[in-house]
Amino acid sequence: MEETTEEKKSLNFIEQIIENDLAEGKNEKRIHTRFPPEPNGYLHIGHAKSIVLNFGLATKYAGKCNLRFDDTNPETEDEEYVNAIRNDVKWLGFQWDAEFNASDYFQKIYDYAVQLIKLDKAFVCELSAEQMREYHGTAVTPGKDSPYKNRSIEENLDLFDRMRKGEFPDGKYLLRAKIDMASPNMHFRDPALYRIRKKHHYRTGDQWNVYPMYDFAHGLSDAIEGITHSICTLEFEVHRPLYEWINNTLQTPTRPQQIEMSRLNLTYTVMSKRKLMQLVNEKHVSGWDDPRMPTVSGLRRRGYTAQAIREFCERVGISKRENLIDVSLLEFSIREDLNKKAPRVMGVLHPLKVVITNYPEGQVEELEAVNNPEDESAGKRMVPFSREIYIEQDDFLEVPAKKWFRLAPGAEVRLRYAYFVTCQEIIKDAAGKIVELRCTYDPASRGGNSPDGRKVKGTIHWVSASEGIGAQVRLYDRLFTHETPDKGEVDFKELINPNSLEVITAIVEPSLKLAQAGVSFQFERMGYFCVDKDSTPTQLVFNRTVTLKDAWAKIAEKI
RNA sequence: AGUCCCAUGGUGUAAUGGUAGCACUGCACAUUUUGGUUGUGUAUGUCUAGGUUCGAGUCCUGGUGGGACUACCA
Repeated sequence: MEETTEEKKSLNFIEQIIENDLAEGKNEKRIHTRFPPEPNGYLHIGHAKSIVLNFGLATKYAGKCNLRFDDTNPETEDEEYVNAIRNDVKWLGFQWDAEFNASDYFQKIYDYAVQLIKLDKAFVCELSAEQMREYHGTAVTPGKDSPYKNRSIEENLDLFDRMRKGEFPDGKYLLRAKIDMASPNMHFRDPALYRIRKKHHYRTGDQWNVYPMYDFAHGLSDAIEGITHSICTLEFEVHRPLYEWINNTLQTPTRPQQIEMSRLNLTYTVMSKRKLMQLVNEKHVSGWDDPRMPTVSGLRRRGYTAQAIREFCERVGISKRENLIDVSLLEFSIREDLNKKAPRVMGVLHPLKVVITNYPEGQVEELEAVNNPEDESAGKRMVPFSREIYIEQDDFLEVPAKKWFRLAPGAEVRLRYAYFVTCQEIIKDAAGKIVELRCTYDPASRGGNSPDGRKVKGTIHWVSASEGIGAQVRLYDRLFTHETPDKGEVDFKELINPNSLEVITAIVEPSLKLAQAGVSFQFERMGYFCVDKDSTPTQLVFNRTVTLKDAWAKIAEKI
């Protein structure tokens, strides 16, 4: 810590709290965090931020980080989600020190509830949900005590025991803390601690008829595990006094500190589990792992790397301010990573046939291409060239625009790693659509340079017509047309981008034939693409992860 | 409306009373067999009014703006 030579790196506010605690010798200088998802949905990029923070803090301060499933609500939770969550955390590159479930502590939490009753700090309430609302008061008006608040401790004990045994139907009784119905903090107005719920729990089965509420279970779980810093999002700020009240009143062995930070918001998407669930259930997307989803599994299928997601999470920072992160930062993170790692390859998305009239018919030659200019160790490969090739439709303009240096009538361009070609003739169909180009090539420019020193401004990609292979390519765009689809007055589903997915058939170079699912490539000049799990030995399927930055598109916009 | 939280370029995030910095984005130039990458430059900022201080983005007070809370969800 006393590096005098190194520049002091700035700390986020949570690191500052931790370093202060360490300096004061709090918690025997132990740092123990946890990532506590409820297993009722898939993890999204917002969870990734929390994961990177919690596990990162543990690593940075030589502490520990637990994975804890917050499974106190048997109605919504399921094993399917547990497995997906474990898988996502591991994929992101983290290993938890211990795995727990809130349900591991059901007996302990129950015992704490009994203790609370004995301390005369909790009572069994008989008010209906509707009556509860009435007694609860509002933000401006105080609530009033439940008529059942003064039951004897013995009666409360008996009732709570019978609640547990299943003697009463759901909703009949509720265990509540005795705090203060006039508190300006609504969460202090005799909050619910335990409710009757005769539901099968995916872990504890039918063992329990009562389940603890979040507020009661969370702080106790943290205390039981010896968590020192319990990080959550801003909306739990008003719960903190209750969190502390519970652990202090029950004199738990450790007193974890709850710290709140702002959640991550991303432009052009939604981040709440409820809304993501809706997109899945109503089939607006193909599933939780649809490549348009902001879920960890969706991003992974889209071609995002764990490294890029971690970098992104570091870059967005930690604070208590409401924020809206521009997706371009996410896109920057994946481009940065894939630029270093992804092998280059040529693929034509929207093919236009080109016949090189002075190239010998039937001849095929292999030309050397660099796999990754950013990484010499990636080596080289051979790509076949022949008389008939495909180029990108967008790389030809019959009437060239200003600053256009791709192919045009009479213009000369370089075919990447191949030859200089000059467009001699345009062939159109009856409707006037350009269907083919006739070009001539300069045999002396093999490899892409002319011995006479002649320069061309444009270099375009191509695929040999006879050797190229067809592939399905899924082009993804943002899922919503609005920056903040869930902040406006219209329903967020009305803002779904109807063109968020375009499926095309592209022609790619033959080296891709055996490409494995999950592997990423850069299609030169087009973007990063990864092989989708839907690929079969006879049908390649690619997902476009992200386009390359497109300087020409910007120039074209201005013309 | 009450209580609590927050306020720094277009977007995020630093500066712990002492030169407002970094990243993304935008723009410009250079380099380039990817209009990619890389490099260089540039534009834009402390919500407001007072106060404390030699000195305030930072501390204090008021205002304004935004957010959270009012579930037998988490």
